Amino acid sequence: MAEDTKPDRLNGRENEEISKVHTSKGTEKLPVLDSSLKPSPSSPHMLLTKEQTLATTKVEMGEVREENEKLKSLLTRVVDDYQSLQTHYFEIMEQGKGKTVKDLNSVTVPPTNVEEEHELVSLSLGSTISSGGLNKKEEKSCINIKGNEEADNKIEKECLKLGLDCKFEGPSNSKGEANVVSLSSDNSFDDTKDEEPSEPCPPSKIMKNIRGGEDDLSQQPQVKKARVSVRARCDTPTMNDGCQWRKYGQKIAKGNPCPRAYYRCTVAPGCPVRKQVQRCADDMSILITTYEGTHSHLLPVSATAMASTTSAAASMLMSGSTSSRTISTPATFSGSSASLHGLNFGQSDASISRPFFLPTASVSSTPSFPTITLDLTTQPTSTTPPFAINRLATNPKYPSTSFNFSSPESSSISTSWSNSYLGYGNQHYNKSPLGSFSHIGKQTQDSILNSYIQKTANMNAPTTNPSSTPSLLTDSIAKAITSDPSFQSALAAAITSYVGNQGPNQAAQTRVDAPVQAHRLKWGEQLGSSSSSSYSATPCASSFLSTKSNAQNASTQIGSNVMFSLGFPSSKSASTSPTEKKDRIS
DNA sequence: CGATTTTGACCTGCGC
DNA sequence: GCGCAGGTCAAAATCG
Repeated sequence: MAEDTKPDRLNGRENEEISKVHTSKGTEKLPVLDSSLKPSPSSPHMLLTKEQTLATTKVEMGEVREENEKLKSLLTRVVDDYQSLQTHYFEIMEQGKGKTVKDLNSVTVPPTNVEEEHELVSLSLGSTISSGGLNKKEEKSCINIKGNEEADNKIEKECLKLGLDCKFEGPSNSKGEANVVSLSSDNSFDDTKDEEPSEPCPPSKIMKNIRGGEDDLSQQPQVKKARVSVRARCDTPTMNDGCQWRKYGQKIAKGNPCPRAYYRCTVAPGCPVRKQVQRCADDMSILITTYEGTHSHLLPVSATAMASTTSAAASMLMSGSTSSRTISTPATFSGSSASLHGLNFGQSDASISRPFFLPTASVSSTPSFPTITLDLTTQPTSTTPPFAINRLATNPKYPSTSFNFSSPESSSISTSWSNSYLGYGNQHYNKSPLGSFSHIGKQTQDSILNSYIQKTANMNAPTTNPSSTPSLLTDSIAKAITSDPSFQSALAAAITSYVGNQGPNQAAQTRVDAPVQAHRLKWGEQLGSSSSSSYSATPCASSFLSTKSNAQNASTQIGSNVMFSLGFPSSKSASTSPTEKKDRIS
């Protein structure tokens, strides 16, 4: 019901966006032209009026053309700026290793460019850019991330990643105007089945649309279809991610004796977010939760952490393209005190903001949707060496990306997603596909990212020994991340988004107010502690990543407890008082 | 009594 | 076109 209305809403938004691209003149006058050209046989003066209107029409058309030309040139400029900026960005990333954060910040984001980007480029989870039309081969080239500068450059040129969702029509594109830049604020309403039934490959479709001049929010489907799958050990039927869900179906999926449950977000009536929960056939203790869609409402504070995490992952998936790669990054999630060793799944109460750790890794994929998998299980990494970037044999159309954060040693993950889950859900998400990303201060994001890069620059190569020190783990993660720009941006976005989301109101509710969090964003903090005592201010992910410059010892990665603390406040916080939290944080 | 879960039927997409 | 599998619907059952 509510879902039925989505397409309409999307179309409406689409029209809005298109009208933005065109000048108001053009869009406003076109309808007039249409009406004037309508034959009206009944009128004896038809010929005369028709001539008149045609004359005026010509004039108007000329104006429209002019406008379009202007827009084209403007777009071209913007695209150039963007590309140069991105090139610069990657250069800095490469060179930045060893430089100071300050330097990075100063160089990275020229304010003016940022402004321009802000205006003309939309941020969204679904990001694919075709500058002139990429074919599938080209797409593949985007996917193949070689982890070197060359690859990065290639990526920036061809894919324009970094989570910026832009649809560009290359300047050379002959078809007019509309196809220029899609300022889609797409969101994640799921629905786009109707809109693009035949196009399995989002990027292709986008390109197709661009070329054809049909700016039809092809992004929608991407965002919509993007999924984030979380694998984690959990004894309870579902993991508590801070949202309210209602089960609407259950099905036995082929190849798995365990039924798959379908849940719908009930926090808000029309929320399109859904999740699938299924136990792993191989290991019944592993719960696979797949999230799809973006919340169309404010999320409970307790649900923002997971949201940020998953949105970041999704962002990476989409922006990074469809690259199917495996990033094995050992880490663990530290749980709170008494909470089980594992995730707080199933607890109805999002209690505390626990830092979460990233455990080992495994690869998973989904058949028909671009899926990113966050593997929080304890599977052995033997099959997927840390940082191995592989092209997985996944669905050709929607390669899935797996982030393996599992630690072989950790028998269970101590994470509490309870504080949040698909955090797409803050209101701004409604308007922006990127959800958290959209509202993130770019500078903040960049600075965090830069800091991270900076910090990680010193890290040594990861090692294979699983039992090790936090720093090693961090190194591994850092390396993995540094090798993937899109992930960097996604992660940074997730971190910053959280900070950004902490409006005055929310901040008050959270254990750590935004400003404090921001200040606490210290690199290299809180690593190495797997215990419940390790809490950090929100943006700790960055610290987690950056940590440890002690990487000097890098010899192992797995098993160390690295804090990836999002530090989200819980709405109910049954077990931890705000002060406690603050104390912990501090 | 309202909310949630269960469960069989139905719809849709995809491969053969 | 047919069958399969995934996903959704909605009435009935259950729960709090």
